[in-house]
Amino acid sequence: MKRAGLSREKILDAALDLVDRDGIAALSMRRLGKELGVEAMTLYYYLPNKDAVLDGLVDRTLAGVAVRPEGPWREWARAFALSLRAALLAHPALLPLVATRPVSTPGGLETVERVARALVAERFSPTDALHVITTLATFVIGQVLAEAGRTPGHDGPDPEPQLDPARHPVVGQALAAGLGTADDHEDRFTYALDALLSGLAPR
Amino acid sequence: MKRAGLSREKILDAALDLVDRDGIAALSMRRLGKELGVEAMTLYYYLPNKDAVLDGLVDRTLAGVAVRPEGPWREWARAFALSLRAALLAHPALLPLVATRPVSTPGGLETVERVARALVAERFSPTDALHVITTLATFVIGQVLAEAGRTPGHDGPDPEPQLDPARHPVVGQALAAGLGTADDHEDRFTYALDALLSGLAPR
DNA sequence: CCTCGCTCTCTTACGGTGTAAGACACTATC
DNA sequence: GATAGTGTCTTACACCGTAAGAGAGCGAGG
Repeated sequence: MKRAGLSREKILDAALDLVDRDGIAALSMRRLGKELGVEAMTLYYYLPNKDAVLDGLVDRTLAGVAVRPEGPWREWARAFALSLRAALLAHPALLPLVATRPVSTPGGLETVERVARALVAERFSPTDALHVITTLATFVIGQVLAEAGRTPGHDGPDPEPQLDPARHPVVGQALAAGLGTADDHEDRFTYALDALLSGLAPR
Repeated sequence: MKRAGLSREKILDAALDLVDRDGIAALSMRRLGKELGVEAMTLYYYLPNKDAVLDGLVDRTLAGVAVRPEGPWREWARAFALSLRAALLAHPALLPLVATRPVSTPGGLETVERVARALVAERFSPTDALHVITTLATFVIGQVLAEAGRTPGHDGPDPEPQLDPARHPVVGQALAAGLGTADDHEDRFTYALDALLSGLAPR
């Protein structure tokens, strides 16, 4: 019974590997333990429960988002949104988690706080700042969810399995035209992002 | 062994009740069966598997969204977004499902197709129309997710459990100021929605 | 009336899940 | 070498989704 030299960080590393490789559904405590050469219950010495693993993964993702509030706020907010998008696209299997769990972990809160501070410096009220962040973040998450769900390398089955072109001609036509390359996605993303940003302002 | 007089619809009714009452996590086939006075396996006569139950719930939600494409497109698109928001708020427990599952069920597709057709009539290309719909839908879902997660009547624990006001002053200040009434939420929603809509146009 | 066949429901079973409780082994310190 | 953590494993429980098949109930045809 040699010691495995585990740590919270190593466990999260392995969890992220596992999720990237086989998807979220494959992440179970037993499977994660096996990945680390350890029984499932051992993990509970480092983490209180499975939710803590998931929170840890989300937190890492959010903590890695760049926040550089210099210059006109719309410009760095745009960069922030792009950075968030990149962070999410790096581990698309985590998207359902990020989309669903409210931000309450240290890394996520830290990122939020930094953006909020900078927005308040731009004459947003704290409440409005939070709302702008929520709007931006959910916008980005939604876009990436849609993009990652319809991009090559997707887990599930074809995007629209039971699509009858007679009944849904426009949708069928759009899908038949293809959904575009990664560049197309980024292009559409920035287009909609700018649309949104240009309409937001301190009130 | 009396017959229970079940049907797909009745099962989905009960599932929706259950989810509204006890949250998504409480929805299991056994529990749903018990709710209907029936063993779990009986449900498999009407639905192929649990995913079909979830899809059915999402489909109902999406099918009930009003699409009335008359007048200037930004106006009816705005109404569509508001209708979607209302449909989502009616069953907030379904949000994680709606946010996560790609639209592939008949009711959802029907709604998408109707909006897409109307947008194409406004000189959007089919691809762009789909993108506008995606953008609108994910925007609404994201907003409602944020709103429902921070509104009284929420399942989980307090929104920001481990918030240290010294470390996160702005976030703390905003939360201390309160998140507002339902009207405040709708106000912020329409504000951001208009910001987004005013920036979108056929290209 | 019976009986056939279809529709519906239940029973049993399998392999998976998260995790509580506690026993045990290893290791660093005295 | 004995002791006291620290780390790991074993066992167990209650749950999950669902495959396979047995069996009940019921309407139709004889």
